[in-house]
Formats: sequence, structure tokens, C-alpha cells
Amino acid sequence: MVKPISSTKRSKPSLAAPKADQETRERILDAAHAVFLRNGTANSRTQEIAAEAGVNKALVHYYFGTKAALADAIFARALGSLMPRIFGILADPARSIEEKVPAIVREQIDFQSARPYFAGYLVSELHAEPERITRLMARGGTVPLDVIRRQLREGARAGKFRRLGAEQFVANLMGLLIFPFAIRPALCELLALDAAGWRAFLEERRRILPDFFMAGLRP
Amino acid sequence: MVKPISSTKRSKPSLAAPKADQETRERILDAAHAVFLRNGTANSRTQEIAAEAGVNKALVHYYFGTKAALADAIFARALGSLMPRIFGILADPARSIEEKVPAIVREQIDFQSARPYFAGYLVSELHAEPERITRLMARGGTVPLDVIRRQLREGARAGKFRRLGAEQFVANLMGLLIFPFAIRPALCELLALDAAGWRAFLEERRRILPDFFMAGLRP
DNA sequence: CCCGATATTAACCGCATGGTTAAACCGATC
DNA sequence: GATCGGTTTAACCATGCGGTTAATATCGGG
Repeated sequence: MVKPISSTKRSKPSLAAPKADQETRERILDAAHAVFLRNGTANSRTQEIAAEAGVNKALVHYYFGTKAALADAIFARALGSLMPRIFGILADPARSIEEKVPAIVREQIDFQSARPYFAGYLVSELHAEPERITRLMARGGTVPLDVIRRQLREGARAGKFRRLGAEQFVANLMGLLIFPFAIRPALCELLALDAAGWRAFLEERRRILPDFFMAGLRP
Repeated sequence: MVKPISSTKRSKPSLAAPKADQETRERILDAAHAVFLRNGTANSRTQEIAAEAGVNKALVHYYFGTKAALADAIFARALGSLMPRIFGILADPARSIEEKVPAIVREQIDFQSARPYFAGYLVSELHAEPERITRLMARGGTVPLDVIRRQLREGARAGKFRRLGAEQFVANLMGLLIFPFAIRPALCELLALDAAGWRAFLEERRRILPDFFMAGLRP
């Protein structure tokens, strides 16, 4: 009875693949994803995950060992689904900043709109266990800012942009894109937005954000 | 033995104020503030709060009844310490937007710098229990956006600003100001910032943010 | 100096929850 | 059809934690 708690899969998929196997693992992962994002790790019970996966609680431990390990996996998964969408575009040397920014804005507003808990979950986990991201980034490395840094510098030399560190560029972009989703309940209350109001807010945002951001870059 | 769990203080402060009384209550509140902001509500133990206050665990319940009630109090307190700093300035009809924005930026960067856990805590709690803010805002009302809305409209009519809803204005401002603090661990990892790097980042931010934001407003 | 009211504590309780275990199950292989 | 390895489950265990209780300390007033 060897527990497959490690991420390494079955060595020989041909033998000993009775039925579901990997599929069950996926079901649990998806369930954990849903539950953790909705409640945050600390407010989630492994039982709830098991139920959502239609599976016995012990099976969760069978596959992932501990709740913390599963939480790590989900966090990594979430982060891994977000970062490339932003930095994948930013790192592209073929496109100009004027092209990248609107593309990212559109993409992110769609992405976050479809995942109401996503932003809040990420920030929440970041706050609950700041060391985790250090651990995860260790393998994965930092993000390549060189392309965006070069484009900013060249734009500045041409008088097109103000002088601005790539760090500020990234911080501004992420703050403008993600924060409203992360504090949505507060924002809706504060601005007295119902569901329709929120949709309208996002609609206007999709329109104005690229201009706002690009205008901010100019001197 | 009447529990003072309600927020109403002693009716007659003269009689029955043996020693510390209100002072103890404050100590517990401060301890709870520190602990909750550091760990988040879900990851905090009442025992830890009691210890930090130098007090027996039962006393926490004696004063505040339940952990949730105490958590509510701390959340309200935190929110109440943030909002006026932003909306107090924004609502001032005497100052122009050009004056307000730099003032808020300076103030917020100082405020958040001195409170590393603050932003992360707020977003985290917002995510963990979105209904809470509804409850709290019920008494307290929404924020007065009319001043800023008027100033934006007049600025737009004068060709000074782009057409922009006050909601977007607020969302942008808060995102730019608060988000970097809320995700600090990630940002430091991502941008490979050590403590000194983070300070430099904030220094640059203090400089560029007012210009960036105001430039974004112009057409 | 005692009385009554509040403040504070030690000890306790019940329960939810993360994790374990041993048995049952299932499909393949011989 | 017996065996074997991986899979799934029911039952169980230990304990951390929120909350209660009853007893003690503290102090002001009569």
C-alpha cells in the first residue's frame, strides 16, 4: 500500500490502473480548487472537499497526504493560471507596450469576471502564509522584466513615456486590474452597486482602463 | 455578574470601576488588533490574543462574548481607520482634485508602510466573510461621492479631464495605493526585492504615483 | 470591617476537525 | 479462482479550540 502522495505519477500506467485512478485525483483537485477559492484555506474543511468530489475524506489524504499539501497544490495551480496571462504577454518582445496593455486589460477583466473568488483568494492566501510564495517561486524563478524594462527605457528616450521603473509599471497594472475584483464586496457596498451596477462598472472599466493607463505613462 | 459584552460602557463610571476596567478592555482590543491583522481571523486563536494582552482567555469572552464579535469589532475598527483618510480628503469641496490626489498618495503610502499587515488583512477578511461589510455599512451608509463626481464632471467640461465615472476614479486610486501593500510578499518575490529594494520601490512610488494618476485623468 | 458588585482566573466541557488504520473492494495476471 | 497491488471506505483517535462555570480577587461604599 504505497501512498501516491508525491506528485510523481504511476511509473507504469499500464499495470495497476484499475479504473478511475488519475481521474479521481483530478476530481479531488477540482473540488479542492472550488472549495479553497470560495472559503479560503483556513475556512475550508477537508470533509467539504471530499463531499464536493463525491469521495471519502480519507481518500483526500490518500492522494495528498495533508490538507496543507493540497492547499499548496491549489495555490500553485491558481498562481500558475494567472501569471502567464499577464507576464506571458508582457514578456513578448514582438509587441509594443501600446498593444500589450489593452490586450492584458481585456483578457484580465474577462478572466477575473469569470472567477469571482480568484483575486480575493490569492491575496488572502498571500496574507495568511507569506512564506508559501517564497517556497513556490524558488522553483519557478522570478519573472522576466527585461523586455518590458527595455521597452519602457526606449520609450522614455524617444520622449514617448515618462521615466518609470518596470516595477512601478507592473505594480500599477496589477493594482488597477486585480484590486477591484479582490475587494468586490466592499466596492459594491461602497459605491452602492447591485449586480447590474457591477456589470456596468466592469463595462466602463474595460473601455477606459487602457487609455487611463497609457495616458499615465506619458510625460 | 452582568457581562459587558455590549458595546455600551458602564452606565456609572464612578461606582464599580475597581481598577483597570476600561483599560483592560482596550488592552484586549489592541491585542486582538495585532493578532488578527497578523494572522487573519481564521488563523488566530483567542488564546493567542489573551496571551498578547497578558490576560486570561476567559476574560476575552467576558468582555466580547465570542470570537466572531471581537473579530467584527476589529474589522470595523480597521475599516474605520482607513476610510476617512481617503474619503475624508476626497469629500472636501474646498480642495481641487490636483491637490487631493498627491495628499492622499503621500498619506496612504505612509499609513500602509507603517502597517505591513493592514491591507492584506482587510482584503483577506473581505474574502473570508463578504457579508460582514454589508452588515457594517448598513449603519454608516455609503461614501459621499458627489463632491468628487462634480469635480470630475466640471473638469471634463473644461477639457481638463477625460470623462470618467467617480467609481472608476475611486477604484483606480485604491488599486494603485493599496494593492501593492496587499500582495507585498508576492511582489517582493516577483520583482526580487529585499527589504532595501522594497523601500526604494516605495520611494519611487511616492514620487511617480501622483503624476501617473493625474496624467491618467487627462484626455 | 464587612458587603455587594465587578473583574479575573483555573479548570472544565463538548465538539469539530485533521489525520490514521484496518478492512473491503476491484481489476488484472498467473 | 487464488493472489496481489492499488483504490476506496467506515470507523476510529487525538487534540486544539471556542466557550462555560464556579470560585477567587479586588475595590468602593456603608
